[in-house]
Amino acid sequence: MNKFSFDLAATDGRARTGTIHTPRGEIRTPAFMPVGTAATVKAMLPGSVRETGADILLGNTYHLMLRPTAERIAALGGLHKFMNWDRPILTDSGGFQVMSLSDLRKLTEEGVTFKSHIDGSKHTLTPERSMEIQELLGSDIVMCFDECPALPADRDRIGRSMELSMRWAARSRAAFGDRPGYALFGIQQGGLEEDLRGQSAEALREIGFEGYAVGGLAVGEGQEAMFGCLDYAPEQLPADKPRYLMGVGKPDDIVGAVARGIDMMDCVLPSRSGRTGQVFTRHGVLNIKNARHQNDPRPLDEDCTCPACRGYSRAYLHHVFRAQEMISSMLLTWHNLHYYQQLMSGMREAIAAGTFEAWQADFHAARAQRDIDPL
RNA sequence: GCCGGGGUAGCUCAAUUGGUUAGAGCGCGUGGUUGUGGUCCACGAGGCAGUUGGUUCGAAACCAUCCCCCGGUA
Repeated sequence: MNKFSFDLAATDGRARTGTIHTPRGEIRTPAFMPVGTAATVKAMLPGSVRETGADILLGNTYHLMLRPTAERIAALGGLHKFMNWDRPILTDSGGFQVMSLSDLRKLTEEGVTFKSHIDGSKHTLTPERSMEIQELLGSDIVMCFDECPALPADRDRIGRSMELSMRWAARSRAAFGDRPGYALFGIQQGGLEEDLRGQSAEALREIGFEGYAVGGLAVGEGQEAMFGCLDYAPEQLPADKPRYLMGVGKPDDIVGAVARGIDMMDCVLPSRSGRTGQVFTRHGVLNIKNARHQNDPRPLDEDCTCPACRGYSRAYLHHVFRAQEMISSMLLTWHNLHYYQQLMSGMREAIAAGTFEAWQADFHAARAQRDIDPL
């Protein structure tokens, strides 16, 4: 099969499970996509990321554009070969950096000019240039160039921003064209305003994309407000195409999003937290920095089968974290990614079996049962 | 032994030259981190000022004393 397609296998309530087919392999949904911004999932070998169960990784247009540059990656055979990952890659367009690096850029109708955080040099990203870079990288799923505004923001600002993103979506589509086997995803904006989200969805459907993202969430609004938005936003998007919630989230955010009809998610949390000592387990968050772990011989999670839990005590993981040894980032990142992928496969099975509601009850019950306290 | 410099938070050091409740960075303790600027941010604990005595309304600061550290020198 040499094309990009999405097969919906089952639904349970609003939750869905299925498969995205790409020439580079299948993506089982709901999918969690680890973030590999700079052509690496930090502290992990690609084979290890695959072992946790990941079907697809993220890369980033802005960061790779600055270093080592898209042209260099293309000359070296593309991003897959460059980073030794032969499965699908989704690249963010740089739209998120319009927000996260907001004091280093200037925004106009044409696009965004960034002042490099590395050497101060100027780089302009337009919808057209973002498409060009993502094609040079060889990205399987290309994201439209958008503006992701921080929340809270007033309705006027959100509306103007959304309209700009929709004009950029049309330009992105025109620049990308139609490339069999590759996908371009549109990104819905509109903040927490239902009607603006609806207008945005309408604009995207008119343009037509291989998948649709809910953008502009998890940017400061809180879980309750985000869920409120997800109660309508996914259903404003086409049901027969993948729905991608960008940048989310914590485990309970992910479960809530899947319950509301989301098929794909990405988040830096499991990998970044792996480097900052925050550990995700069935029973909630455990902070390996805490002094109370220094004599604890137990693994992070008795039932986890990841290398960190099979071979090492909390006391050891505490020690190597405090000593800033590299193995700390490696083991904790591995554990977190493994936990996230277990979460996803659990949800996929439950949705397929029609038992997702009971699965969610178990999920929340395990978190309420906090047996992560010291011995 | 003599000459010089120095002893302030666990560590490295400040303090407009005698004036309210002695500060910072790191470390320590605890949160936070959602399309990754290998981070960053927030809050907290921690001091009988080497010793003893003196001068003064008032001393980390001035004087004396002893103890310790560093450099030089015999």
